[in-house]
Amino acid sequence: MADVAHRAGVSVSTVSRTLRGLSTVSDTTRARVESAARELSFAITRSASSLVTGRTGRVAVLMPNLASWFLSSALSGMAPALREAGLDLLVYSVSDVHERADFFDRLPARRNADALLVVSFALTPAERARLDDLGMPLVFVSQHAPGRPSVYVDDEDAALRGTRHLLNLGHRRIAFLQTFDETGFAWSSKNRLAGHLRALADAGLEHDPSLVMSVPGWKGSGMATAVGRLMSLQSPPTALFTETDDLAFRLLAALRAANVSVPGQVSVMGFDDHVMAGVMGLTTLAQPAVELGRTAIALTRSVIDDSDGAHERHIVLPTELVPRGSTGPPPTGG
Amino acid sequence: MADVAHRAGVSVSTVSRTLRGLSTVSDTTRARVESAARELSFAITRSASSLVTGRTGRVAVLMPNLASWFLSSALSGMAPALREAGLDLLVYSVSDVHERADFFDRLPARRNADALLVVSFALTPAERARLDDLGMPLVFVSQHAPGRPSVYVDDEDAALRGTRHLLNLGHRRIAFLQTFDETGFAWSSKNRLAGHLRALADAGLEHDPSLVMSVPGWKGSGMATAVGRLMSLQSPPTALFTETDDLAFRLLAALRAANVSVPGQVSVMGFDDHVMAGVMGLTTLAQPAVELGRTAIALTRSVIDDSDGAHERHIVLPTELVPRGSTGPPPTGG
DNA sequence: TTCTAGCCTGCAAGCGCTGTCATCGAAGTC
DNA sequence: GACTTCGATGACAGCGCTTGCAGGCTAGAA
Repeated sequence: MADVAHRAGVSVSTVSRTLRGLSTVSDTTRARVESAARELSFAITRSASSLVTGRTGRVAVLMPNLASWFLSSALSGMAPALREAGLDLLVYSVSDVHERADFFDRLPARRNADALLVVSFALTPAERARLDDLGMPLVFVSQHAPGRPSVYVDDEDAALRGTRHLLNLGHRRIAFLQTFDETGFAWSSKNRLAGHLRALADAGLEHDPSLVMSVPGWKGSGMATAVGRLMSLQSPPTALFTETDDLAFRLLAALRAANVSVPGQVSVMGFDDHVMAGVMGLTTLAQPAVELGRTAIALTRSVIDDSDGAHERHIVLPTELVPRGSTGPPPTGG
Repeated sequence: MADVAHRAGVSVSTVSRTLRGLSTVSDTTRARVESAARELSFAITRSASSLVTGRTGRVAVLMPNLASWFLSSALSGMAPALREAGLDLLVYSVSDVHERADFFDRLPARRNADALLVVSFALTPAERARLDDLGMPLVFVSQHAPGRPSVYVDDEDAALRGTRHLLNLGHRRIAFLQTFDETGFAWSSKNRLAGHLRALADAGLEHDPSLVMSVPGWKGSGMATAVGRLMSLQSPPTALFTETDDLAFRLLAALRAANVSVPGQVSVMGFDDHVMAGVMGLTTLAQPAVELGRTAIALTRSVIDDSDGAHERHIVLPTELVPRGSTGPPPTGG
């Protein structure tokens, strides 16, 4: 910056004021400074300004992984919104217990970002307390945190509508498949299952625990086993509702392998509206992941700027049932 | 830090030395400082240390988007490696021309990270020159940059082996589908197509341009059109090689819709080994995306530490042909 | 002309760390 | 016992910016 000042024949203060767009700089000086800065390809050292202002110009995001459809879509929504705000994006992906302990122990985000977005992260009470220690604004994304700024969808209501759709098609035996939560990171399945069960209860159907099934991760034949178990029940389901589209894709593959026709013999409904859902013709509940990311950033900005009430604002985004080919009426006589 | 020093009854210098793990601190002092730091939940202000050391403890990643399988997998590989190195991850997703111009104009990464990883980003010469201006180490990921540290797979060789596999199965009419490059961001398709063509040439087959087809993006019926065009050729292909698995998934859907059996009537081969490829039973060329990310970080670390020769090291990771159910011999008499 | 009110601009004091140098005491040497 | 050596610690000067304050300059008012 001193170089720029020298080249423009002004003081560093003036360069600083110019570059930050303060209005107390005359047009001629501004022009000189700007061209000097351009000629020298000057870029400000944020560390130095942060030190003075206490602001980092960075937003940190904490998520349980980076490779899932939902999370990468949410990030995609955040990126342009952040750029527009002139903020940089710092990503903390914390997957295993070890990393997790490390993160909450060292709190690396502290004083290293202006806000922390906690995305789809089921926090323990201790972890939550630790984050409160951070001394930086927290925004919860894809999860509801009482009294805290949050952006999310109403999973329970969405699942309720999904199951209702199946009920309306005439299904009475509806199974619910969820992922087996190995890591303790899952969070939404509870709400989705709750919505499903509520729809059944509303319809006067009794809850049959043998129709709720947990399926282990990607590897292995967990899905085939689950399908086998369901299809060999005394009274097998005519519809299968999965907690996520990912699960539904695997389910569709397993059903195809088992020569069970969809939606002829069973209907399948997912949750997410993953890009592949269209390709696979999967009926699903669309949750606006990109929009969620974008909105989260908007909320974060107002939290940082300390706008009125932003600190406890809750934004609930809508979900949509997207009917495709994987659902239909149950087989007659079924 | 002053607080910690006061509480531990030592000077800030000693706190600094302790927290950085320098060995010139006695065990008793170290213990006192560490517990004081813990009690106060102290976390260092990186801005301040950066200002002194000139190191930010951050690595920036430039990528064309965040939501593709490959890029999010690569990020997944980077995250743990970075954490281990105590580095933070700064993500710049630059998708449209406007963002792109902005990024290269303002060079926000400059002095804001210790290195920049350029991932799958087809740079214009001007952009490349601009990055050279950065004054920070560059590492190219999933692309080869002459004379620069790069980590990538040999797309051409992989595609060559893919096509060779189809040839070995007996196919002679093999089509190649690539995405239509709307944005100018694509880069690998050229190499993959080159490998495909080379395999054909090696087998003494003449190149038939009508078998190379560009398919527009996700929206619309581009894929159905492409399939229609190929299948109505005088002599239609018996095998279809797609530039990416994503494309292959859409292709499989289109073929199913068109009642073309796979691999009975046509074989389909993808490229990537996307998570869904297993589910879909797609034969594909696996590229180790996660490993690519991890390796890129390892290389970045040695570039930052200025290890011998790191600045021009090239690491080529292997690809694997993964045979699954979507490929088989051509229909007899075909 | 002299005075006052603005407008710009420069000066200088930090922001919270790191790293050099000086200091101090204890242990080792002869 | 006097001297050296060395390990452990503290003092202090910045790193590159921002920002309150002071000062110089111009212009309109008296």
